[in-house]
Amino acid sequence: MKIATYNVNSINARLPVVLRWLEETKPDVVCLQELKAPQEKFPEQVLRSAGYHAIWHGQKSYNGVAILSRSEDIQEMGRGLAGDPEDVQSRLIEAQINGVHVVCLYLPNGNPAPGPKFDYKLSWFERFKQHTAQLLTKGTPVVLTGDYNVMPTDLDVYKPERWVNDALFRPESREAFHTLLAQGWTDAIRKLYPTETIYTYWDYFRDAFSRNAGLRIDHFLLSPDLDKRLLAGGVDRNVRGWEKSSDHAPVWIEIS
DNA sequence: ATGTCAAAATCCTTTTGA
Repeated sequence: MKIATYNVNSINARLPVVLRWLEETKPDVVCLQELKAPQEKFPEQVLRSAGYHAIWHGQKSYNGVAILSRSEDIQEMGRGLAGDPEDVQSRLIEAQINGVHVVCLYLPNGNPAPGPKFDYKLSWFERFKQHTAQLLTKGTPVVLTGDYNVMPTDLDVYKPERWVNDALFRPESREAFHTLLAQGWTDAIRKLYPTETIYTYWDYFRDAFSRNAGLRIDHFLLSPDLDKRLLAGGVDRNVRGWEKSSDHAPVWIEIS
């Protein structure tokens, strides 16, 4: 089973790129973030023609998440993050697919920090951890994947010293990520490539991609039983070089 | 401060978010 995550930065602006990537790499399950489309503007029919069943949680202008599945055995397990009735942002959707519980998330960016947006990021993280702790108690295989907007360590940033005051790399953000891992999750890509420089995002600015000035912020976290089934993983970095690309590249894992 | 995208209102140019 091949599971991928891709922050598309607008599903409709990215549709040709997404369709080509699906055709070339044929993932079984895809988690998408930053749809930037209201619920009714999601291209359900086009993706269905490409072979994917979809569930999605849209929002006007910003955010928005979706899960695609080649198998029709996809059952939605919820949308939105509990713990704050005021929070109406579409940043989480989850499904059970062929026995695997798939959580698709788009964690808040949090800039500028400090400030209310950074506070929202940290409180979202805390609410998310409450949810993931619950999921671990159920004993089913779980994958938490998406855009975490956090670089976990220095190895995940092209120039760590330049990012220490950024919401994606501040100590509070890294601490939140590491306490999440400490619940019992495995960072699948880092486990497969313990010492390699792996990036999943390159800024549109200043030729970041050609300079390889990247960040690793899109992650797969696996529950212990799913960790044992991890076979392979990687980043489709060539997609970042395509015309009209997102600023993120797709990331994928394969489990038995 | 800069630079590049995308969406939407301010509506063919500017503002906001990333």
